[in-house]
Amino acid sequence: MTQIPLVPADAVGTAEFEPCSVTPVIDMIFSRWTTPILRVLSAEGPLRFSEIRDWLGTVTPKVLTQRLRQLERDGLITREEFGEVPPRVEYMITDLGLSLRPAFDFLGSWSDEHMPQVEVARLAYDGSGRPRPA
Amino acid sequence: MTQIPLVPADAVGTAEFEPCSVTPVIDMIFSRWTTPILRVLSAEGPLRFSEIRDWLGTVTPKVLTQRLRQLERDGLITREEFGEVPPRVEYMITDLGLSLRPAFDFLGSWSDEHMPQVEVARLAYDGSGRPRPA
DNA sequence: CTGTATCCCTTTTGATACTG
DNA sequence: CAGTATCAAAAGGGATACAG
Repeated sequence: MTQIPLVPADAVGTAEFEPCSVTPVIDMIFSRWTTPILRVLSAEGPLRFSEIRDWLGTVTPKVLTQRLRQLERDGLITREEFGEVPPRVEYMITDLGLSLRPAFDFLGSWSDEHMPQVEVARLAYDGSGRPRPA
Repeated sequence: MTQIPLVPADAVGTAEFEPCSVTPVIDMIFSRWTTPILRVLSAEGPLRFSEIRDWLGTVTPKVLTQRLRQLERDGLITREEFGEVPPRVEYMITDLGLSLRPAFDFLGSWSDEHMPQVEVARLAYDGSGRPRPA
């Protein structure tokens, strides 16, 4: 196995390593529904509330509103309200939101390439007598 | 979290989108503590239970055990038990686990580069009169 | 159409004490 | 040292109804 150090060898174990540095961004973009929202807005362009809901399928309006608000507050999407009747609101990805796409693309590729291996590992583990994770 | 389709229910088979394949891998590697565990094992090499706990700081033994079991079952880390007294157990990243490092590295870089912009967006939003996300 | 407001349940996480 | 067991707390979501 190839061991790739994150920090210079002389700094290993000297408290230079901060294992939680990615946690804030993980909390921001990997809560439920956020990734699909960002991906569909990246791929489809501006969408209305009901269009996003239809793309996601089973999300409830309360949760969808929560997620859209958070993404808007974080500057990852914009919300534009048109003064029409019936009301029309369009959500659009920002440049900041678009800058996350390499992460989603990598994870998508990784999934295609490696999830079968994960499935094999799970089957092997489950047949090994090791305790099931809670 | 379950798999979230990225295809409207009435457009299955006709859309150019595939199912949201990133959701399972997100569930796997972005639950609490898992990313720091993978990162510290990538950076520091094999570590004992108590060493990982010390790196993470505030994790409780119950939760740490859960996470280590899940990562082991998914094939991202290995667990080696030495028949010694007092007991010694070492956890080590696998090649499969190591293959996720580009994702963590990207998110770390993205955090360094863009989180200040997120902070600015949050302040602007909070001063704009828009409703606070729940 | 675009959300809000409630209620409630499940899952997740933590605190603490204990064992081989 | 390396975990388990038990209890409690909290957060995250979902179902449903309703409002502007």
